[in-house]
Amino acid sequence: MSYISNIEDIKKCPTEFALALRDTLNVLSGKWKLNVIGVLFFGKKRFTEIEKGLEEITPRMLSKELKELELNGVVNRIVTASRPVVIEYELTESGYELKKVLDEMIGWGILHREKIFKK
Amino acid sequence: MSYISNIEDIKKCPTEFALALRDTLNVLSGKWKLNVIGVLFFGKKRFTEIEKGLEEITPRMLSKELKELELNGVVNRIVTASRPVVIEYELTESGYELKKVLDEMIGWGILHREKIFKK
DNA sequence: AATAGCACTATACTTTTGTATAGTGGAAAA
DNA sequence: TTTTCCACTATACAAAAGTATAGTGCTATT
Repeated sequence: MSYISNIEDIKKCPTEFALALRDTLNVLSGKWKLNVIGVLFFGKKRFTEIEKGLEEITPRMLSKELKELELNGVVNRIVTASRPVVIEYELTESGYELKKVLDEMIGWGILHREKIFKK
Repeated sequence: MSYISNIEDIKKCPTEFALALRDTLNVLSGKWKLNVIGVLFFGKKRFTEIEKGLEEITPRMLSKELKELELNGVVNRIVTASRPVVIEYELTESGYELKKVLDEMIGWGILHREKIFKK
C-alpha cells in the first residue's frame, strides 16, 4: 500500500497526509530523539542507563526528550512501586513501529550517499 | 530488504546506519523543507511560483531552504540562458526517491493517530 | 553519621532557527 | 519613462532549541 502513488493522490487528500507527515517528523526531529529511541530499541531502560548510553546528553535534555516522547505516545514510563521506586522507560507499540520508517530513512540515506560519491 | 531486521543488526553496524539516518532527517527537518519538496513533487517551478504555493514563506527563508536542498542533492537549480534568464528548481532523482520515505512516514502518522484516538 | 546513587529540577546562558521589513539590479511592459 | 516582474540579498530582531552548572529529596550503603 502506498499513500502517494501518483500526483493525483497528493491533490486529493493533501491535508490529512500533510498532518500525518508532520506528526511523524515532529516525533523524530531534534538532536536527541532518534538516539533515545535507538537506545530503547534494545529494551526498557532506567533514566541513568539511557544517560550513560548517550554519554553527552545532559539530564535536563534527557528529561525533556522523554517527556515529549511520552506525550507523543512513543515511550511509556513505568513505575515499579518497590523500595526504592524503580522507574523505567520503554517504547510503546507505536514506538516499535517506527522501525519501518527508520529503515526506509536508512535506505534512502545510504543510496543517496552512494549517488553523491559517484559524481 | 530491511536494515534493522533485528537487534543484532543494530549492534553490528550502528555508525553507518546512524549517519544515513541523520542525513535523511537533516534533509527533512525544519519548518519549510517538507513543504518545498511537496510543491516540487508536482514538477519544476520558478522561485515566485514556489513562493506563491507556500503563501506564508518569506523570500529569505525560501532562498535559504532551496540552497540547503541543493547542497544536500535533493533539488537542482536550472538556469535557462534566455532573455531574461529563467531560473527553475526541480527535484533530483534522490529528491523523488524521498517519496518512499515520506510514504512510510505518512503511514506511521495515520496509524499512530488512530491508536491514540482509540484509547 | 557521612557518602553515594537515582531521578530528576532550576537557573542562566548560547546557539540555531525563523520572522519582519526593506532594498537591489536587471529586463520588460505600459 | 515610470512601473512592474523576477530572483533574490541585507539587516535587525524574536523565538525555539540546546548547553552548562548546580542543586533537590529520597533511599541505601559504608
